Order: sequence, then structure tokens, then C-alpha cells
Amino acid sequence: MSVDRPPATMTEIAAALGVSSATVSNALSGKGRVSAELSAKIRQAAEELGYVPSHAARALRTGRTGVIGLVLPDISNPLFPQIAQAIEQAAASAGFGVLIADSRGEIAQQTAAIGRLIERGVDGMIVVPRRGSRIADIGTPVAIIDSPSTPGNTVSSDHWDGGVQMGRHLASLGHRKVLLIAHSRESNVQNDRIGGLRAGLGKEVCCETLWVEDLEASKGAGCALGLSVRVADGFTGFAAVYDLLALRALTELQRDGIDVPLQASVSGFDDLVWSSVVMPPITTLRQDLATIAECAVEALGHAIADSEASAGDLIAARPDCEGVPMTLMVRQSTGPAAISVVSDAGNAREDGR
Amino acid sequence: MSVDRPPATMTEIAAALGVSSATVSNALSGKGRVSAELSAKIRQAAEELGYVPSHAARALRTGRTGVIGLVLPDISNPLFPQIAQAIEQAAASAGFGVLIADSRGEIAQQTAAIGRLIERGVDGMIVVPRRGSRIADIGTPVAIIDSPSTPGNTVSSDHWDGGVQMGRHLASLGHRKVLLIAHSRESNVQNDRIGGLRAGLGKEVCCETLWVEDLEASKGAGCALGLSVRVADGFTGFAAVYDLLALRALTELQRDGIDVPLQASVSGFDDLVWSSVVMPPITTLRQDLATIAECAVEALGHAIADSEASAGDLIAARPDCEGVPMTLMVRQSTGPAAISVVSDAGNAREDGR
DNA sequence: CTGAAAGCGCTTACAG
DNA sequence: CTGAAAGCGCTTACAG
Repeated sequence: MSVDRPPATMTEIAAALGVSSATVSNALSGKGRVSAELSAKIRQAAEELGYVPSHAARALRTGRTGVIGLVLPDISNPLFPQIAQAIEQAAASAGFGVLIADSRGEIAQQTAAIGRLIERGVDGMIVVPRRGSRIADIGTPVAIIDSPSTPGNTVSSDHWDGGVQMGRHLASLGHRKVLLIAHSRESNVQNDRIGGLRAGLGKEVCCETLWVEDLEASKGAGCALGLSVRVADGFTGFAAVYDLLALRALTELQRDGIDVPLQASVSGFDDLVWSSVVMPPITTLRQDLATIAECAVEALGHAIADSEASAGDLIAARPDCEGVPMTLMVRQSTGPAAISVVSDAGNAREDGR
Repeated sequence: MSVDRPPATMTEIAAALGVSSATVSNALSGKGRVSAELSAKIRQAAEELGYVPSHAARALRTGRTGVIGLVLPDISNPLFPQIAQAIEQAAASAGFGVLIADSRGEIAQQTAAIGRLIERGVDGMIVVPRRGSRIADIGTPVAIIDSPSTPGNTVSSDHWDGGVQMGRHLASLGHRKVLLIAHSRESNVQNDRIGGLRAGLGKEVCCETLWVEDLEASKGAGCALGLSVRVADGFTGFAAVYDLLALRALTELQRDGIDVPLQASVSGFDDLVWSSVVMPPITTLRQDLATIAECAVEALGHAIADSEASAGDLIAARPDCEGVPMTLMVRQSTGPAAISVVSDAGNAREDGR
């Protein structure tokens, strides 16, 4: 029905019914003020005539566009598809459109991208900050998705607790020497996960953190992690702070002829698509991105509604949004710790740490 | 400068300069019609007063929003971040904003998502269609990124030629028995790649295609590909049709104790982030997404400009956009073919084909 | 409960 | 080359 006809306007509905456009507006926006009967009649006419609201006119009149910006400063982040999907979903239910802004990871581009969003009149924006970066106060409501330890954070997974879950899992499997693999010391998320892992592993377990950025600084990107030496040193658990690192660890171990999980367990974070596709599938933690997205959008919605005047503030989150739980996905890459035959000599050491 | 002051409007500039807003509009839009001096003065005033154009007003007046939609029906597609980034970049340079629409891969949701975009008044949209799906004629210009063999396709990589490149690479390495690994027979992209691979490998090379969807139909998702049996059968090359499949192949081979590339070579398509991070890094083909995005945005831009009236058509592409070349990234996962010791008995066969 | 009127900020014929 | 005027479609006080 009414597929081809050009979309009707309120004015046309008003004319067709012999009422004023103000009344049509009131009826359609459901703000009361119109008798039930007239209201019904107007709705029906709108339906029949194929009324499509003009967002442009609404925006011009109200000063609100009904669009929010999504800023992913580090788009190479492989979690991006899921995040974008979750945000889009949540935003759509809340009646918002989502304008994307990318910045190729560079700070200047990030600023430019944010500027473009503002110029387009977004009502607010959701930012997943580049690790270590702070969001300057722009004159628009902003919700931030990061780690609970980030100041000004609005929503996030409970990365620490995720670490605890994984740490306990590994400890319960009997691992007593675990290598934590992280990339960047600046990342709040990574630090939270590391902290949680150590806590979950407990005092019994000897663990050490390998910061890949250090390795890369001395040996260049894409260098080997030197994991087989660690196995020889008695490490049986390798807990990476995100799946890509876990994948790197897994394939390096396998290439060196080490059986996972028989000789070494490997775990990650985030449950990216490949985690379950790899052989063996990787034990990891899944973020509840749907909830995260809902919280972010909801918080933003409130901020937009509230701060007509006092715009530009970071947003206070609902308490239950500050640490959304992660779910442990136990898969074949983790198993009981091998009997640890500790070789006494570190003779084969080949990596810098 | 002028950071805090609320953005000025054309009317304010006009008032400040004692000219009409029409003249300000003409000067700022650079459509001539205004003397050079006055124009310069207006530009300067705009700068000083912190003029920010109102997209809403412009949209209301012109009927164009300056926003295009990006529809990724299969957002789980791990290429999404790169595509989104490239499109956003190209769109920004062309003065468009990008509204995202996701549909969780379901056709109903896809329709809904497209509807939302239309209701928001996008001037056109770029669609990466779900494999096998056709885009119905909506009343809006649409550019499609798929394979050149898709009817109505606008832009795409030359997947066939990519296959040829990879096929030649493998053949030149001495591989004479190659397993092609694809997922879905419905996918034009995958079919193109397979066709190219066969052509590039040439008549000398014996090759067979493993359709993973068949395997999954009988054994369930996530089942083993049964690759080690193939190695025993004399296969030395495993050419997957996208990186995720290559990763699956690589890890399965490694888990079964087969050395890559010494005993078997593995290759993929798309150069996703993990391809170079895995051990050994995977030989693959990189798409020139920047060019693809530019072509798509350009084509869409023309269509939007042209078809004020005749909207709703699919777009005729620039000829050089129909097969954007891919770049072969040779990495460690492919190497000279092992001396093929063909075991005569298929005794260990464990997979269905 | 309903309507007349103004106005959001811009662009576009049309005069001058 | 410049300006006055109308209008894009809506919402919002304000009257009635």
C-alpha cells in the first residue's frame, strides 16, 4: 500500500481532513491535547496517505537531529563490527540514527572526524577511545565505552572480573606457571584484565606478564613471542589479553610443534569470530555488547534530554552499567596442566625479557 | 578562536555586514553572482563569527541531506571495519556523512534497516549485499559492492584476477595437487575467486573444491575440515577463498602436526588483520578498499546529482571500477611444494566428500 | 480540545 | 551584482 506515491506531509493530511497542521502534529506526536476520535482519524489518514515524517524539518524546528555519532578512533579494532552492530541496534530502538566517524587511529583525524559529526548536528556521541587517549570536552553529550578505571567512563564490561574468571579457570585446571600476554601498558582495559587474571590465578600461581610492545620495540612488529622457550621453562598456561594475541600465541606454539592444549593452554578475551573457528577453538570471554550498547545509548539519551542547556558534560552511568559481566567460553584450547617438567637451564632463551 | 560562542547563522552574518542573507548564501556557496570583494568580506565575517552551516535547514530547503547509508547485511563480515573506514573516508571527502545500517544477516531486518535509512532521508546508499541476495528497487540511488558477475554491481575487486594471481603463485611454487576451500556456492565473490584460482593454477594442476557448507550440513558447524587426510593424499596446496577459512585450515593442519609451509602451503583472500599476525603469516590478496570506496561514493554522487527525478536506479559504474585489482601479499604460509609422496590408499579418510 | 501564526536557517527564482 | 520574498515541513507557545 502507498508504495509509489510520494510521501505525504502533515500539511497534506491536515488539508485532507480539514483540520490544522498543528492538530495533526499533536495527534501524531501523541502528546495528548487532541480528542481520541480526531486523533484516531488522523492516524488513519496518515497511514493511508503514506505519511513519512521529515527529519530535516523536525531537526530545523527542534534543534535536534535524532542522530548520534559513533567514534571508533581505532577502527582496526576487530571488535568494531560487533560494537557497531550493537550500537546501531540499540540506537534504532531508541529512535536514533548512527553516523560513523573513523580516524585511522590518528589523533588529528579523530578531532576532524568528531568535528564533522558536530557539524552534522549530532545530538551526542558514543566514543570508544583510543587506548590512553582522553576525550576533550566538546560541546556535546558524550558517552564513553572503555574500562571502569577510565576517568569519565560511562559504560564498560567488567574486564577485571573477566580476568578473575579466566584466572580461576586456569588455576582450577592445575596451571601453576602462567604467562600473561598483553600488548600495551597504556591501555586501561588491558591493565584491568591483567589485574583480574593475577587475582584470579591466586598466590599459588607463578605468573609473569609479557608486554608485546616491549618486544616489538626491540625486535620489530610481527616478531616471534618466544613462547616455546617459555614452555621449556615450565609455563603451561598462556593467557592473552585479547583474542588476536591469543591467536598469535596459539599458532606460534603449534608451529613449534607444541600441542595445545596437551602441552600448553591458551586463552583470550572478546570471543571474536575466529576464536571458535581455529583449531583448537580458543577459550575466551565474551562481552555483553548488547547491554553495553543499550547502556551507552540510554545514558546518552538522558544526557541529551537533560542537558539542553548544560551540554558538553560526560555522563554519569547507571551503576549496573559500570561493570557489565563477561561470560567465560570454555573451549578446547585450555585443558589440564601438563606435568611440568621444568628444565633447569634457560639455555635456549632467545627473547629479550 | 570562536570556540564557545554559539555558531553564527547566515542571517547574523548578513546583519553584521548589512547585506542580505541571499547574498551571504551566494557568496558562501561560491556560485559566483557576488562581487569578489563582497564575497571575500563575507567569507571573512563567516570565519570570524564562527559560522557553521545548518545541515537541517539546507536539507529542508533542498531536499537533500548530504548523508548516505551504508548497509552491511552481513555485519559479521570481518572485512567490515576496513570497508566502513574506507567508505567513511571517501564519503567525508565528497561531503557526505555516513549513516550505518545493520541487519544481523536476516532479510527482514535488512529491509527494516534500509527503511530506517530512507526515512532519515539519505540521499542514497551503498550496499554490500548478503551473499546471494538481490537488492530490491527502493526509491533511492544505490551503489552495490559485490562481484563483477553480480547483475547491477557497481564496484568491486577483480576477484577472478585475484584468484588467477594466487593460482599462478601456487603453481610456480611447484604445487600440483591443490585443494580449493570455499564456503558457499551461492556467493558470487567466492565463485569468482574459485574460477580464477582454477584458471591460474592451469591444466597441469589437479585441483578439487571443498565446499564447507556441504561439510557443515552433514557434520555441523565448526567441524574439522579433514585436511591431514588430504595431505596424506598428496595435496600440498590449500587455497582458501577468504582468510577466515585459511586460518581454519592453517590451525587444523598445525594441530595435526603438519608443518606449514614445509609440508603444505596455505593461502587466503582479503588480508585481514590476523593474516599477518599468525605464525606463519598467511599469503593472501589485499583488496584496494580505498579505491572501491571512492568509486562507490563517486558513482553514488553522480546518481544523486543526475537522477533528481529518475531516482531509484542502480548505478552504472565507471568501467575501471568494475574490476579493481587486488594485490598479492606473499608471506610465509606458502612455499615450495613438498616432494609429494602420494600414499596409494585413502584408508585414513574421515571426511564426507 | 482546536487553530492561526510565527519561525527554525537556508536556497532559489525573480526583480531591480 | 544585490535584495526582497517565498517556502521547505515541522513544532510550539498562545489564543480561542
